[in-house]
Amino acid sequence: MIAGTERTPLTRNFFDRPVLEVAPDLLGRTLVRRTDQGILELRLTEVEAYDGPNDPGSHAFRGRTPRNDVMFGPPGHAYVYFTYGMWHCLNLVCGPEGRAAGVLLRAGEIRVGAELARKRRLSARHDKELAKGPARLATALDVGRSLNGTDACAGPDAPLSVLTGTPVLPDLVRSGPRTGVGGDGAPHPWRFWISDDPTVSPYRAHQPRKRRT
DNA sequence: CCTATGATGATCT
DNA sequence: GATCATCATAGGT
Repeated sequence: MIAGTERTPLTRNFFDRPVLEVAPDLLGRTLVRRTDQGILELRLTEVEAYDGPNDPGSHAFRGRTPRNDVMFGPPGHAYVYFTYGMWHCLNLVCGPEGRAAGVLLRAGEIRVGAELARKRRLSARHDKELAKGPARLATALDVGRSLNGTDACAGPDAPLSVLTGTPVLPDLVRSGPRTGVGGDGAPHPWRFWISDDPTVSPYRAHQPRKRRT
């Protein structure tokens, strides 16, 4: 790596690769979130890959809709969706454009701005839980639908970016089935995390919901 | 530590 | 009407 580039945002060509290459390459890197309140930085420890219309687990599996439109656009943009009536989740679109692949950012360690994150995550009993799970990560970083479509490669002042930093050593990357994904998408070992990291979320298998009256 | 369950609403069929 | 890339809480071990 060229000296002095560690805090340079990743550029679009980083994301314009197959999602299964990009996802593990994000582990250990720093996600930067700039808000009116201040700056937060998070070291990514857990991600999941979703491979567009080829992937039964992907929101894009049944084609382009208003919700998943951003996934079909250029790589390096944020895809933020609202789920379970309460939560947001943050993804980064991967290439090539039109494939609708993306990486769900599932967990990380807050390294800068923990005081801001604690205010948004009042139920967290330890700092390790501030961003332990995709909706917790989005809440801690104040990521909502207003950031859907944001370009995360827009430069050092963008509301979202990922620094080049140094990815975690490949020996420390683990992979396994994706959390909460069932059906034909379940077997893919497309969840990636850093071995033994205390901020990684617990695995939960897909549970078919019971009928409600 | 663990498992079970309710909350809450956008999205798609 | 069913599903959902989830979380907080309650209560058992």
